[in-house]
Amino acid sequence: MKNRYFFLIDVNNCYVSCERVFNPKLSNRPVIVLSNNDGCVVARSPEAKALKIKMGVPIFEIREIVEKHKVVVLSSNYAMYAEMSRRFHNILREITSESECESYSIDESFIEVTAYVKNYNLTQFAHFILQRILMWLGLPCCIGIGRTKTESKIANHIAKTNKEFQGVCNLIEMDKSIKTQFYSTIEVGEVWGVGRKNGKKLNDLNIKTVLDLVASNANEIKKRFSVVMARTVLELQGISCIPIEPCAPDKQQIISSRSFGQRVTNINDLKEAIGMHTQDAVRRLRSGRQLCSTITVFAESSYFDKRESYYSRSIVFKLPEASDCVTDFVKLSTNMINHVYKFGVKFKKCGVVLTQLEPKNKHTYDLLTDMKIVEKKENFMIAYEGVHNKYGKKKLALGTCYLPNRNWSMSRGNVTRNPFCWDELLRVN
DNA sequence: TCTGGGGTCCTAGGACCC
DNA sequence: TCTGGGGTCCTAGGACCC
Repeated sequence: MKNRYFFLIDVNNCYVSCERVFNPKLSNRPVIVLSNNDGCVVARSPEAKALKIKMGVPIFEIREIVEKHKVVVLSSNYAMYAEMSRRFHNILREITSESECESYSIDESFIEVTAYVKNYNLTQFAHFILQRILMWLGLPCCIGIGRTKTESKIANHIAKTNKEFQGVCNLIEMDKSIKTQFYSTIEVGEVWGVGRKNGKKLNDLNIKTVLDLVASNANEIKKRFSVVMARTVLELQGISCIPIEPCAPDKQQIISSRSFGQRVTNINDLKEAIGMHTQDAVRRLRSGRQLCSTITVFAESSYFDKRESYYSRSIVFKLPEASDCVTDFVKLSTNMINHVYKFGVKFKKCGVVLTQLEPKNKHTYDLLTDMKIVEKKENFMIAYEGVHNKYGKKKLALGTCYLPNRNWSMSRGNVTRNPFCWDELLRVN
């Protein structure tokens, strides 16, 4: 089997590094960036990490540290980070090629460098990339080099946590005894794809370090965990199972949700928020040239508030045929929220989820506009007329609705249990 | 008092059909 | 009405990632 080689390149402390590009005074100082509504810490400079500020902690828990050490606290600026990210990925694609490059996240990219091995020294090549990103964009990065994506992730972790590597760790050329040394000190939970829960479960099986995991049997792991974990083991053993995906695959769901700065109790405020989320979600749907046929609307109270009981409801609506019409979705979702709302609940968060997405076909019509209920029996069967299929032909379609308490369902035209106020939900015209 | 947002994949189990 | 297996579709929930 042909050997394959991968880079994982990522921006160090991405959001803080982006902020530092535009405000050099932030250099060499402890800096943190907060999530929406300035709730949690989502990025930390090395100086802030040294103060033991953990990822994801709520800001109010670290007030003392912030004041004592004069930590610079910034609200997040996602528009700016997204633009920096775009440039970061563009530079990488210019240096290599479209087909070898996978933009994995806002600050990470996998590159398959198998074709470069003949003519390049991979470590030198990696240093060249780091220098270019730093010079052209001002962002400091690290690169891990391995035979698989998972191995390059581990290599990147080593590069980040050991300064002597100067940003590049090449596990392929590393002396075996040194590699063993590193692997024996890295906890299994650090491995890409393992996570906290499974890390603990592995510990119970006496698999505590990366070294233990590499030595484990993939088949055994598959039995006890899943195919995902088995793949991770194989990848660590140098067998590449996860390919580079140069083109981002079509989305399977689109979520737009946000916490409220203050609790919301009024239905109209909730409607306004849901309307905004729906517009945002459908805009993203259209930009991906997709259609959606199922929309979920949800709202909940604060999970952390011990004084009130936690309230969370959602409602799903299946459209007779996929659509990307903003106004129809907004009408639908602001109607649906009526059934999620409960008087007296202090809502903390709400949002919409679009699922059952499909690529947009130019022959598909906007459907909801001429939808009409043609049948509404006591047994709750319902149909719509005026619905066109993608070839432009008229057909009769069935609508489906589920209520969150699950005492209502309809499938293939058979409706069971509990009546429900259709007029309220379906008043889309 | 104050606790992010947006994704993916896998599995188990129920409903339903033949 | 009972018996039963195989298959599909759907959903909820849990794990993971950034």
